[in-house]
Amino acid sequence: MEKAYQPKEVEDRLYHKWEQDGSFQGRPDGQKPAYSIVIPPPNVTGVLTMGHVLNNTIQDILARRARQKGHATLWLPGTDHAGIATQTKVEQQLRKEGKSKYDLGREGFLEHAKEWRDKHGGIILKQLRKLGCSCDWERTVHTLDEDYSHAVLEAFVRLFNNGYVYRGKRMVNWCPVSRTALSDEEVIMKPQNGKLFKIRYELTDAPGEYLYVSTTRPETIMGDVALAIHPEDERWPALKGRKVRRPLQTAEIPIIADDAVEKDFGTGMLKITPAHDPLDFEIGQRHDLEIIDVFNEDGTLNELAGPDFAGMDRFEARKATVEKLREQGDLIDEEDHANNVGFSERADVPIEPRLSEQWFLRYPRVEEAKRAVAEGMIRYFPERWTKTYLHWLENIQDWCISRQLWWGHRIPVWYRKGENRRDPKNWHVSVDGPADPENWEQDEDVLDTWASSWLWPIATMGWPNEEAMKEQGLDYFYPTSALVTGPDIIFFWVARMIMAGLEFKGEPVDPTTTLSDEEIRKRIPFRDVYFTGIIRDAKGRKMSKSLGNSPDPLDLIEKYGADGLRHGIMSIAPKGQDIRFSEERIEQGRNFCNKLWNVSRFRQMADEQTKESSLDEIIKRINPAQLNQDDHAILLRLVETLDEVDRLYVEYEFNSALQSIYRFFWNDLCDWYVENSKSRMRGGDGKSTCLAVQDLCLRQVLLLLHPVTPFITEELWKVLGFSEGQSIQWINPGTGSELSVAMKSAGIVLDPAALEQMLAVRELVTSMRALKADRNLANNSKVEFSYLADEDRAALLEAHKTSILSSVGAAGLHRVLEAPSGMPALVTDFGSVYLDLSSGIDVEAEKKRLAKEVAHLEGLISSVEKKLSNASFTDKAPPQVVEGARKQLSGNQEKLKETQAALAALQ
RNA sequence: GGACGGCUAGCUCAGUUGGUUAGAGCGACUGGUUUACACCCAGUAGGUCACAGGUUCGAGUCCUGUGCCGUCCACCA
Repeated sequence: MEKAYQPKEVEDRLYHKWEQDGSFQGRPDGQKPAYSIVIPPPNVTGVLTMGHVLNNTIQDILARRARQKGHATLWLPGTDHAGIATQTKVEQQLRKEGKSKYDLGREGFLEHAKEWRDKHGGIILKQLRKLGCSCDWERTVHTLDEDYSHAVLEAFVRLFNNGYVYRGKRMVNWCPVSRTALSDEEVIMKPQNGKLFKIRYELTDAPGEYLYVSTTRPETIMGDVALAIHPEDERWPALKGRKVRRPLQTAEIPIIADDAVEKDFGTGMLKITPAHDPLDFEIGQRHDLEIIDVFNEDGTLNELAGPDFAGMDRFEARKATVEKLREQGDLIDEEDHANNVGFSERADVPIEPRLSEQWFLRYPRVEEAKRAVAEGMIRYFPERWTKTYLHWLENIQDWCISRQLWWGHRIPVWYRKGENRRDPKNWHVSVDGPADPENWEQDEDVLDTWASSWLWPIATMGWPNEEAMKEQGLDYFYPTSALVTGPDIIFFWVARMIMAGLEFKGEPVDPTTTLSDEEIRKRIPFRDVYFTGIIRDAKGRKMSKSLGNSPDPLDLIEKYGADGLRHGIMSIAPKGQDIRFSEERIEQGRNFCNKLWNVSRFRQMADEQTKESSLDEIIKRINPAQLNQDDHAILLRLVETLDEVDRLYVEYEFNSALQSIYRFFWNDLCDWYVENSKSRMRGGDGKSTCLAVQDLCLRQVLLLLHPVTPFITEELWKVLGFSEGQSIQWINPGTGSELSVAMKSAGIVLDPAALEQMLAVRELVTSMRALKADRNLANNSKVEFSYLADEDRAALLEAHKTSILSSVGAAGLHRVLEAPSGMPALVTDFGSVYLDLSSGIDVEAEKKRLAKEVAHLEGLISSVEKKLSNASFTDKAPPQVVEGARKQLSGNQEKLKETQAALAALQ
């Protein structure tokens, strides 16, 4: 074995072997319970980020743990076509070549985009393999695959037939760069520092009299069709019905009253531009106002804006209109103004509210989706996200699902050529299209990407094809066991998947039918949802490409190994809390692997051969008669740890589980048990039992760790001879109680007192080491100690003497019956220990130290005494608490006595 | 404007239903290669648990309020 663990070779070799053995294959197996996870499909052309590392490590842990526990496990991978993101990239690249998508035409562009995807796509799936992800790669799905696309269209058609889908001219969020509509969820509100312009509008029946309006968007004035006031605003009693002159593209427009106007904002008067503001649009509807759209789809102004501004970009036009108004004397004032502006998530430019003809979806199964989560049929971890989820569902708005893009699932609606598209009589809606295609033309738009990925849990398993569903085990694996994702897509994806599952899984149901709880349980796409935190950099900023603060996970794997990275990231990922990334933690992950490697190496070096041995055989090698207190203690801790980790995994408390394993493995096993075993291994009867105990502990640690660090545990599993030809992937770590039963039947009954005794001995050893260290004595300098203790404790101490001497680095430990004079001392639960120094010590320093200790103990004692003399405490507190206080008091009183004695001995 | 989360050692965080003397890792400092590991071992220092009230025999933990940081939601031009 190498001196240090070398992950690279091991990882490549084992991953290859696992794949070859078909270890990751997820197939229905009637003999086993099912466990399934569908991956949140990353963008097909994306690369691995730290967020993916966290997310997928968790999924891998769940999948691997399920395999160990004997489930037929499916972790289904795949990618998303990422409509806008991908199309934007492809267009950018075309632009570099001096071309546009229109040069290629729709067919040509799609061809080109596919080539581009195939060339740059799928990198992330390779990277996931490097991370060790145990996905069933044979089942990889892409949202533009033929079968998947079919499912997407089928869903659309069904929703249409049930009246959930409608077409309408409505206000949408328009991205002038991508030139498409967006859903509300794709709009990011950002605070902006803009200007508020005060503009005057002249009353046409009273020349020279003006009304004043504040606006942030003077470039839309040409689209004004009215001025509005609040009906109860007493400042303007007689304005309604009169008219004003629009200062740009001059025209007469009416003054109306509408209670949507805020009296207290600005001048209390609002200009109404129905084409360019959602609120204005609503008011316009109420008052039957004209709609004048002065913008083109790319955000430039059109001819309706007038010759002065037509063709200008909207931001340029803002400046130009202000200038013009200033010239005309209509600009009264401008002041700084902070407001929120919606930005396009992808293109990062302000969106335009725009009136356009789009397809909308009224969400199906909203009430059932609420119930599913509110009543715990789907459980959220951490639970608090249920509130966010329910709040969104309670205020849910219809979903604009059409996108003016080419890259995606084309909407399966055809219009009769030459006829009015608005009239549903001229529509054909089906998956396969009309029988006489020559008379029809298909809708040009595609569906929102999320309107395909919301089907992910069912469409990746064959839906809606009966045969495929059977073959792929939809009914076997569905509902999936857990979903692991970020809370940032709770609306985009999680909520929508729940509604899609409720609507589509199982027999179709009428829109007016409400699903029963039983039916909901069958239809929900997952039982548990684990929301990860967001990975931030050391300064707490979100990791992003533009900031360049995100390390490349592949570099980290290169440096620390995949296991090191996985261990590191999991150890800092508390449930649902954001995560401060620090490379040091990854380093610790690597160090942990190295420690595991080295203690195994140490075990290998013991002359006793490790042969292939099962759990039963290891237990058989333990001779109950040879077990000492250390053996009892470590085995008790092992049993405890097995149970604790089992519970923590169930509760998705990964970092706590790791911490628990760490404590057992590093502090108890390596630092204490293995160190102590060194003296036993020099000879004596206990050696083979001691090695067997080591084997048992190591074996269980490997099993517990395997989901987190799959590579090194598989490697050591074989090296240490636990495998018997079988991969660690299929071995159940079992619980502590199960292990206890197995040991009991081999005659091993653990002494529950051993743990406490071990801790007491450790405390004594620590004190002895501290006595040495305080005087700068080297660890290995052989010094003499004396101790003062009662009969019981002395007996225990004598029993552990050999290991104490070797742990401390001492030559002797002698019992004395009274405090020896002139020696530095420490008082422990075990009694007092004195360091025998032939040379003189710094008596004053010792006195000071002991006096400080006396004062500390006196403080403790008086506070407990006070508590105990308080009748309401002794009456009301539970007996074990009172008993604990008494015990503490007597313990401390004894310690105080001994410390005082040690102090006196120095005088 | 509303909702949620965070505030515990220099740093990053544990602390389960209130209950002995609030913990870990890193960093700092001191010392160390005895049959694994310097990616290691031993030891030391370091905390008014954000603040103010309240409930209780007892509060880091429960309640009320305040402050700061963060996230999400919301049509104030």
